[in-house]
Formats: sequence, C-alpha cells, structure tokens
Amino acid sequence: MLTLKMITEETERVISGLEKKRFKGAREAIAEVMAIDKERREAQTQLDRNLSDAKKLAAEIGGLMKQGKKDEAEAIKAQVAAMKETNAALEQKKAAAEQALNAKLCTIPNIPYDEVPEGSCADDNWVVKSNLKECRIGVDTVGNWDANPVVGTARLPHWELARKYDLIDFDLGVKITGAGFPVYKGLGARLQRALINFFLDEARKSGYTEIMPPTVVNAASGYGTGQLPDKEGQMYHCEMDDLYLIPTAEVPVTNIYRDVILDEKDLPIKNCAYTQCFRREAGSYGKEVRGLNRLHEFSKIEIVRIDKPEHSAESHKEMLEHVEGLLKKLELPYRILRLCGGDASFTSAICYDFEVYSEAQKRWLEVSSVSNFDTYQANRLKCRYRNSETKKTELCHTLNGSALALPRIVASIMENFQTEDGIRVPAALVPYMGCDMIK
RNA sequence: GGAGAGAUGGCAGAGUGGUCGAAUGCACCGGUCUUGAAAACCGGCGUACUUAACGGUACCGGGGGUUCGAAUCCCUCUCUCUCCGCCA
Repeated sequence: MLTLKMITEETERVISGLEKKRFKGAREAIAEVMAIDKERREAQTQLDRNLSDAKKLAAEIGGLMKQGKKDEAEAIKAQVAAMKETNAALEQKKAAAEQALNAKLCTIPNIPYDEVPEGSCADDNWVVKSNLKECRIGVDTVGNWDANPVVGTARLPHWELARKYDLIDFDLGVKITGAGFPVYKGLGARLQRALINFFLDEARKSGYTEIMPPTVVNAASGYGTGQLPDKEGQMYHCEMDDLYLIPTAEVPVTNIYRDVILDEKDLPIKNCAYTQCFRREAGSYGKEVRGLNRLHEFSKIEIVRIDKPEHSAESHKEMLEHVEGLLKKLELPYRILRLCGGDASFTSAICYDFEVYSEAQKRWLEVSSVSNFDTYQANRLKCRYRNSETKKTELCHTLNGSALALPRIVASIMENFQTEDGIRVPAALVPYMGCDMIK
C-alpha cells in the first residue's frame, strides 16, 4: 500500500499517478484517506493525553496506601475509574479509524513511475524489443527458420504435438484432478525437469540464492504480498487449517522478509525459487485456456529482490537482462513490453512483460512479468532496512519476476521447434534432456 | 492425537500486582588509553504511533478479561520443547 507520508506530502503527484493507472475516483479516495487519517491522529493524541493523566494518578495510589492515607487513595481510585469509559471510547475510535484507513489504503493501487507509458489497455503497451525478425518466424510464413525446417508442413498447436509424441495427457489430468491439471509423461515430464534445472542453474550463475519454500501459506503471508484480501477468490484455500496454496513463489519468498529490518550491507537480497503454482483462474474460458495456455497448477521459477531505493532501478534492469538471456538461450522468438499505466498490475510501479510467439496459435504468450513495486509491497510487509548514514529505518524496494514460467515456454518450444522428425531440443537444454530430439 | 513444561530486547537471562520499556552478561556503535591492536574504563544501544518542540502513548508470542494499576493474575489461540502414540 502507499505510505501515508507520500499521500500527505505529495498529494497531487499521487493523484495524477493514480489517474495514469486509470484508477477511478482517485481524488476522492485520497481525500477520504486523509480525512480518516486526521480522525485517527486526533483520537490518538487525545487518548495519549488521557492515558498519561490516568497513569500519573494511578501511580500515586501505591504511595498513599503505604502512608496509610486510605481515603485519599480511594478518591483517586474513583477518579481514575471514571476516566476509563472515555478512554475506552477513544480507544475504539482510534482502532476503528486505523482499520478503516488500512482497508481504504488496500483499495488504492501503486502509482506508476514517469517512464511508464500512458494508456488504458494492452494495445497501449510499448514494444521495447523484439527478436521476431531475427528468428524469421513471420506471422504468415510457415517454418522458414533455418534451424527448424518444416517447409510445407502445417504447424501443429502444442496440444496436438503433446498427443502425437505422448508428452502431456490432459484427459488423464481431468480424471485425476480436473481441467487445468495436466499429466506430463516420459520426455514431457523430463522436459519439465530439464527446464526447472536449467532456470535454477542460470539464476545461480546470476548470483541468486536458491530457496525452497512451502507451497502453502497462512493468511498473514497472503496479506503481506497483497493476494489478500482482494484476490482471495484466485487462491485455493484449505479451510480446515485456514491455509492457502501459493499462486506464485513470490508469496512465501517475499514473506521471508515480512516484519524484518535488514542491514544495508546485505542489500540487494537476491533469491530464486522453483515451486508449483496454483491458481483458480475463476472466470477463464474458451480457446484462451486451451492446452498449456492457462493452467490451475504449473511450475515456475521466480526471482525476487529486496533492495534499497536508490539501487532498485539498477536491480530491475539486471533482472530484465537475466530473463532476456534465458529466452535467448532457449532460442525462442520473444518480445519485451513496457506495460502502460492502465494495463500494469495493481501493485507495480513499473512492469515489463516478456512474451514468446506461438506460430501455431498465431499469438503472443506471456511468459514473464518483471516488476518493481517500489515501497508499495514493503510498506504492507513492513520490510525495512537501516540506513547506514542516518541510522534510521527506511522501507525497502521489492522486485520480482518469473524466470520463467514453464507451460507457455514448453508450448513455444514444441510449436516453434517442431520438425517432421520430431521436436528439436534447444542446445541449452540438451545436457539437461540427454537428447537433442523429442520424438 | 494424549500428557506435561515453556514463550521477556540481536542473543543469553532476571523479573509473580505499583516507581519496569524492563536488571545483568554477551554482541554491536562512539570515545579514552595505545605506534597499532587487545584488555581496561566511560558513554550509547528496540520498534511504532503521536507532538512544531519538550515530551507523550503503545508493545514482554497473538487476542480478550480482572484491577485504580498487569511482563507478573484469569481465559483463549498460536508456536516451541519433553514424554507417549502414529508415520514418511
């Protein structure tokens, strides 16, 4: 959530930022926050004063009793007792204001950085880079890519290739669990493991510390990274124990740093984690979710950074380079988008999406989102560091990105590298696969 | 799952109703001494909210209660440890 300090000190900048994010009723929302905050402060100052008085009076009683001045002691007792009611009311007022303030702040998104483009939907995103031409997979051509000659053959979508080579069984997943829970088999399963190991090894080479976190989290963690309260319906919930299946490793990994004060010298913290991710994806339907395009359970390697404010932009850049490096090594056709204000996620200050091209589906598939959350997430998490110069605690910046999510990468590999003899394995994966062809 | 014990500052560990935000030790930071270091000595050393400031308030695992007053008493939840049971 946004900090009160920012809202009160830079009100106009916040409002225009929210408008850039296409947040409706920004001015009213901010005015409401400030009004509630005023109420809260008034209740607090008054309560503090009353408590201070009561405390001083109550402290006298002990002495009076020892001196045997029972009557005086009793008089003060009555006096303090009388103050209790007022204090209880103030306490309640303060608590109510705090709660209302918090609830309101949770409904207000992060404000975008200056370099975030104006715009309201996906069409307004900037394509900052694309290697499509180099890959020579034109939208209309059919497999003229040198490394992948499928001339004259219609490209098959990955779900058909999955069946042809017996790599993924979607129907079996339905039998065991339900739609969106595929069963990977044989080389299909091995490809999963190969990608997981490849991504983790690459992350390690880039200096990330591998974390293996729990895949179920408590409500406090869900709240810490912002899945709760608003996106409750997107997570699987174990009611009996009140635990949630994680939608991304971001949740458990970032929550490591909840309520933590870090040393400046330890920043930036660079963690990576492979986990299964679980998403209910309520409201999804149709061909958009066909095959591997959208699953309820999938594998993902996430990179997470905690950094000091003045270095987070540099961190973000390094993360983008890391993810781009992965796509290059996998030889996939990709493009990088800088998301516009209206299309960027609720919590991000700036976000880049990586997409790979699916020749068979004739569309781009999002495989990674690399965001800087500035202090937005850290404020909710209470993740701070001690500034070595001022000796004061300050909010960290948090960043994360997928590096990478498997299903669409698998779809893209299958569709783009299909040949008449099978599916070519990109060179970087051959050591992990133990073969250069899936057939 | 059953029985018992416990949860105090970065760590260790006192504190069982009043002057306790909390002794003491260690760690850490600053200083004196020293060519330098160690030792010794002196000083500092939690977080948040609030106030223009002085200062004030809250927090001793979480929540609630008793009391004029709670780290201390009561209830409840969570977690940890020991024993038993079950089990990868």
